[in-house]
Amino acid sequence: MDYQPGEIEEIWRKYWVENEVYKTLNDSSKPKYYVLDMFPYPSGAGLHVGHPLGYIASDIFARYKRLQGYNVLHPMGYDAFGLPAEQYAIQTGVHPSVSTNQNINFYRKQLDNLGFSFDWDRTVNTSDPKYYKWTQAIFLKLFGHYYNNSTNKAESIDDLILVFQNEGNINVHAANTQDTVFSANEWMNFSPAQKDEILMNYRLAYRKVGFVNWCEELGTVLANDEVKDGLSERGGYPVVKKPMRQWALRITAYAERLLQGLDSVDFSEALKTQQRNWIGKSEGAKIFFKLKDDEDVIEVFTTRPDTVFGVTFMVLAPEHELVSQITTTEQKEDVESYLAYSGSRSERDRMADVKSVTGAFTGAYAINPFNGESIPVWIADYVLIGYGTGAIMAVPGGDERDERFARHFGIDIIQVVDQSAYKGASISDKVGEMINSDFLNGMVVTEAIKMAISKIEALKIGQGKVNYRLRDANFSRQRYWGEPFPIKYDKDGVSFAETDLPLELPLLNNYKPTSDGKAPLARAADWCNDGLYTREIDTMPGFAGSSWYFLRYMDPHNNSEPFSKESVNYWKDVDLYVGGAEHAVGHLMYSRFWHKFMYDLGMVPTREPYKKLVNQGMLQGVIEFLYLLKEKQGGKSVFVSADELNNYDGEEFAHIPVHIDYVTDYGTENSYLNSEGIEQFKKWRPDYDNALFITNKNGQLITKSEIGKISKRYFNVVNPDDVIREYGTDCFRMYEMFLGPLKDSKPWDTKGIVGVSKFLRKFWSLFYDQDKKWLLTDNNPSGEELKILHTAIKKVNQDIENFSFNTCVAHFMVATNELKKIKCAKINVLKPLIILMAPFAPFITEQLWHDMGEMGSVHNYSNYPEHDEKYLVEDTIDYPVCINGKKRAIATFEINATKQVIEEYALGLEEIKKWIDGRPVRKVIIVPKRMVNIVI
RNA sequence: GCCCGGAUGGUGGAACUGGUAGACACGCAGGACUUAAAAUCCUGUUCCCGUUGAGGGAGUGCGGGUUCGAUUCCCGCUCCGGGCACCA
Repeated sequence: MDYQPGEIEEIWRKYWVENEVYKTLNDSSKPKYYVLDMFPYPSGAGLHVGHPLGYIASDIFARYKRLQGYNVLHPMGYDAFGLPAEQYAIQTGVHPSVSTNQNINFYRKQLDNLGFSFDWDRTVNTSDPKYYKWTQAIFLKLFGHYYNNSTNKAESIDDLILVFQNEGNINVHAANTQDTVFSANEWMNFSPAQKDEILMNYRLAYRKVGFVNWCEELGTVLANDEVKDGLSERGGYPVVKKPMRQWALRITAYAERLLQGLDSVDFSEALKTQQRNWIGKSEGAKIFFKLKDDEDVIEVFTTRPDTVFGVTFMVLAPEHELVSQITTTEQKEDVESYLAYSGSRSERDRMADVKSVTGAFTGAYAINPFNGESIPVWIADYVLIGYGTGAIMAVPGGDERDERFARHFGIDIIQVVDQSAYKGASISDKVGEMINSDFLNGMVVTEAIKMAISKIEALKIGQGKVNYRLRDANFSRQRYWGEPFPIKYDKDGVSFAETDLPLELPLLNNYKPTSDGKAPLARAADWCNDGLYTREIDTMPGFAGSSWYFLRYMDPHNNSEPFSKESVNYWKDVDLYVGGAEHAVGHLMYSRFWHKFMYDLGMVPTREPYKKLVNQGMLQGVIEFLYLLKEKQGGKSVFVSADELNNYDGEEFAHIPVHIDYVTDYGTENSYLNSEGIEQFKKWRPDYDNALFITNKNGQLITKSEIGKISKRYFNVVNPDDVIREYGTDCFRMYEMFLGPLKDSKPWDTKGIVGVSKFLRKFWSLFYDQDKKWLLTDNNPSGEELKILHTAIKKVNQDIENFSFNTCVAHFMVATNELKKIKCAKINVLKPLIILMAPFAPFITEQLWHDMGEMGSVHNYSNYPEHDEKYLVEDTIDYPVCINGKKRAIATFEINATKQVIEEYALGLEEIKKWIDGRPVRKVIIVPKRMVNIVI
């Protein structure tokens, strides 16, 4: 007997292509279901075993939904703009589109190997001008709209201009960057450049000078979520704050809707919390503090306006615009040296040391509007220019950081909240009773906050305000390999939309920034300047193309619009989105924002793009290290077996990663290099050709195993193609699912795969006997067989609905073992189910199962078997009987089906009573499970 | 520091809304087949005591609690993983 997955799978692959089995149509009477994967960036390294994890899960679900009679959209594409292709181009001169296309072809080959049911006819590539034409078009829509806070939606900037012409901006309630009031008359007299500047304050895609994350090494600006610990996420280079003129998207206009929308979607609570924190809504008030010797006022935001009587100083961020203006001559030196100090501190330094207290006194005083007290104004970098107003009223009696600051610099501290009645409460808990606070005295905090705000508003010194931590998204990159902005400027710098789309990237032969620090596109001189206009030379960031790609799949070949109304009205939104949790605040926020914008424009019918999101965990790898003595001995490198290290007390060792192929029993405690492995290692690393290897008494060089990333630099990459060659696609897919719960991170370990391989062979042997004779018959299945089938249907159903694919595999194994036990040879009852997990498993057979009759129906996806409770009949079930909590005996009852269990218990009660031997029964508790409880 | 998760055999992991803990698989041990090995198949496998056969006791990170009954619920810890981090 012989199960040859390779042959079988090849036949099916061909069949799928020739018959366009997975082609999905937009017009169907069936209900729609949209299963989406996060599309990959096609890197040069190809796929490793970790990548397909989520794709396999979503593929199972897509197949499941097809069998249930849905018209399923299940596409795949490529997020193809990005830094690696550009860096590769800088190194090799190969144009990014060339290397990207090579990588895409390689990815496609690998993906095809995995048996997915993608409709490849719908694939997208974000770097294809046919695609980014529409990314640019949507950008222009953002550019051409502003956010009207009165109607709570995006509206045309042309309408806003009309308002300006008629009445200025006095009545305009719009999301904007800067408040400057002007009249209709003033508007009419502004120059085109001034108008352009003002409109930029309102546009949803706009230009502004702001502090950005500048990475010198990469020569570009990075988004906040591309910076980790003050270093660039890609490459790990230092990132500094730098003022630059940049494009940005006004995502803050949608902050409240992005927050509210979370209540209507099915994401994990953890992920929703992450997004909520990122949006960071806080309610409070803005208050204006007059300065003692200056016309200007300091605007602060606080969540605790009730503590205003406890303000003993104010702090401005070092970058605050008033700093130089208000600093007195005596304090000038202090302030300037502090500015020099804080300016020299990188983001990273500041984060590394949050404990140390630094700051400088400006010499200026502000006036507390509530009690007229003079309060000193300081600067310190614990106040951030990017949050709130970049200035705070400091209440050392309440806020921990303010208190540290006050103690350090000897500033007064006034207690204003009495929390003695609330044990363990912190000031942020907003509990306690107001003291030392004039008219607020005796109030509880929540009440005092309300009272303070109404007083502030009555005095016209501020107002209640909701503040968000969310920042506008920086949308400029000084790179080549991204979407060019369809924007041009006239000689006065007035911006115009470029409507002839796509605006294609010009060809370059050098992709580096210019010597004077301009973005690479500046090298295409003709492209940048046509005599009348100059072009924008920044390009869009990676999240541009990925913010709407799922909509393009609905109508991928449309040349006149990004997607047709009919297609989006049919497919509507993504029912299931599967991908990694690392995109929790980046891609997911941006695409939700774009979607809401498009909803405002009537382009899409739903408020949210993704109904349900499932995060798959990371597949980790095993990293194997050798111990290398840091100091050579006698001019030779020395490797020491892990169990011989105690002979080298006081010596220091380096950890040298070794290719896992050379290691015996890799991933276990006792993994080691044998003599052959050592030879392979030497051949692989000729620099260690004459090294000494101190092995243990068994001649083994024990290695150190760690769980970590799968990565080329740890030499632990396992290519799915290799696994598939050995075990087949079905086996690979099932094993990946069998490894553990989808959302958990877990290490890849090839060893266990033989269990799944055995299962598939066993399953195969339900079709054939030892002489490879066909066993399947058309006879009706027996009751016993039907019971196994319907139990399996029930379990598998539940498993898939719960995304519990590891138990799903287990339940297939149970069913197969049972069928094997009863030597079921009449019909392969698992046939319709198994293709969910193992799409090739219906196995090629005698005349293709009567010339595709049987198999055809399976692949037409129209017959998911309903589970039928009546086949699960039990003859008798033994129930333990519990008396006063002590298990006493087994009573046997006949039951029919789960729903009737309780009645059956009732019937059996007389039996129990008899059995209890005449003792009075006080209470009988019937649990519709397994136990009968009797209290005497 | 704050916010989320999590802890079950030698290993990965099951256990529905509280109801026979350890499904399924790996590994290991023994056996069958074989001249032999590999492959395959069968049996056993939570731990401890006992063992011819039984049988008994303990047990889901630790300490308490609720309950006839707790891996599951509550309180207090320990450890591990992930995310955020001077957010006023």
